[in-house]
Amino acid sequence: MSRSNDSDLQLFVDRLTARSVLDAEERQAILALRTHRLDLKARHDFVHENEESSYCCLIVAGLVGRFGQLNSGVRQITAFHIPGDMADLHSVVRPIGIGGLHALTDATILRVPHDAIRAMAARYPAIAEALWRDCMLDAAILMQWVVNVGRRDARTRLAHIFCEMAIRYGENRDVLTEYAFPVTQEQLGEAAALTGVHVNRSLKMLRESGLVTTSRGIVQIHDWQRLVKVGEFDPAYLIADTHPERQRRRFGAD
Amino acid sequence: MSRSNDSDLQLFVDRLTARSVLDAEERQAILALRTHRLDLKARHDFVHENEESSYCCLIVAGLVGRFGQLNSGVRQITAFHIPGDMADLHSVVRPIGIGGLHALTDATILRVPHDAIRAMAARYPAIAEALWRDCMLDAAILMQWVVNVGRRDARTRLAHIFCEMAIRYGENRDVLTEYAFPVTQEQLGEAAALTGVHVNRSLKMLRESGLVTTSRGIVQIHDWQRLVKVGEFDPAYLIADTHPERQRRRFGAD
DNA sequence: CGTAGACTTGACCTGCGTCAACGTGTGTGG
DNA sequence: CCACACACGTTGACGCAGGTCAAGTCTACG
Repeated sequence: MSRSNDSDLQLFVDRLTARSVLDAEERQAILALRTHRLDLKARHDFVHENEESSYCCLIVAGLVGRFGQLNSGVRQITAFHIPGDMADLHSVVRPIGIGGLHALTDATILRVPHDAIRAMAARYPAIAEALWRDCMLDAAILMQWVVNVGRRDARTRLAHIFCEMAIRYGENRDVLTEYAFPVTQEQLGEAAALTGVHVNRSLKMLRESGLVTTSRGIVQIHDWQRLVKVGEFDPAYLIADTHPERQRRRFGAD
Repeated sequence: MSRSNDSDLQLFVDRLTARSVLDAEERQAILALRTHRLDLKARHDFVHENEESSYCCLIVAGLVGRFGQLNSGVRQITAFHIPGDMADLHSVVRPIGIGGLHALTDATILRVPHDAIRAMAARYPAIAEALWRDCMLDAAILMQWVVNVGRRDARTRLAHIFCEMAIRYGENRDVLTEYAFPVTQEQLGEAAALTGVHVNRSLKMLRESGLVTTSRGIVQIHDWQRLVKVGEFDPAYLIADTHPERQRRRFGAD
């Protein structure tokens, strides 16, 4: 088990503290976790559905998809995970997987053992709370995904995904109107529940109406306001709390 | 604020202890929570999307749907909640709603204040863990919902929903081959992302192939094995843990 | 410069949506 | 106890968004 690069776990601390209040000791406890750094080739599954694991995967670099699968082998991507995401944090309390994880690009992950996280969560209730909250942000995204896939047409679905990623790549603070999103149209289809062909046609419509262009894995948003409108996008579900100063640390706060 | 009927909170204790190990003191702490009992008429929203709340809702009786909504007002039901479910437990750590809650039938709920739950979770790490785990079971169902709505055809989707509810109404132990599921075909459509008309046609197919009949809110499964096959149903995602005795209580267990 | 994977486009097909009519069961008031 | 209403279920005719198949074209890379 290799020593982790400090800056790798710092990614996770940054993610948590953006959503929860942690004091110096708690942050230190996270940075002290044992980890194992791993480089993955694109197009490899590294967590399998319904397989028990004993560690979580922090995405350090690259793009990862969580997916479910039909008997036929057809896949549905249920979440995109970007650097800073602990892609299967849920497995700490429920070790059999919620779907598999697939490296959409070359990726680097940090494996963090469940037992170390559990020990930490038992000792620091504020960390347990922060982890739980992080999982709930993930669940909120998942709920939007159901609505997106279930009820919106192809153009709207894709616009919604581009909006979501613009906020998430902007660390939930800024809107990134240009970002690297290295998925193929086929993979976008697996996320949006469309075929690659239809993704292509829908992207063309978005391009021709001057909203977004996608080329060589770069998304360029030309008209954020209209894209938000077309995608019926409301960023509320991505926000941890409407009153951060008051509520980010809740256990025992009142 | 009325005194709760003891047996109401016992529902929640039973739910948690089916998935997590809690000792007598912890169970007692849950039973001692302040609550407020409330009767709801069918077809009323009682939690609104993106509205902050200060309590969670335990379903005591009736059937409740969690839903997201498009600008057009079209709804997508993202979860069914049955008695014993804490429908918006997530709001403890993230008080702005993940979607609204709608009473599909007359229902009775128990409101439990967030601050009481938070105080309890801070004091008893094992309870925090149990609550977090419960939320993750919910998230697992949600992920399946994405796959269901995104990738399966109408007949398969409905079969999958009937399988899921058969297990959940059977308390995740037995398969109930006959159960009350008082939704209209229109509402089933809101869950399965289909129109009422197409639900009707698909139910007809399921009926004519001798798998399920639905009538006046009663689901009768005539051939569980074949229904599982048609619905591509794998109950793994409903199970808290493959090794309950070893893993249900994890914080500090090792 | 060749090859393999991704993107693009056209022609055609189909599952589900839409619209509209009609059947059926249940509760309510006269 | 009837009648009437109203919500739900059922069925048919038809349209369309998106799927399927197939034939290129573009681009990165060895």
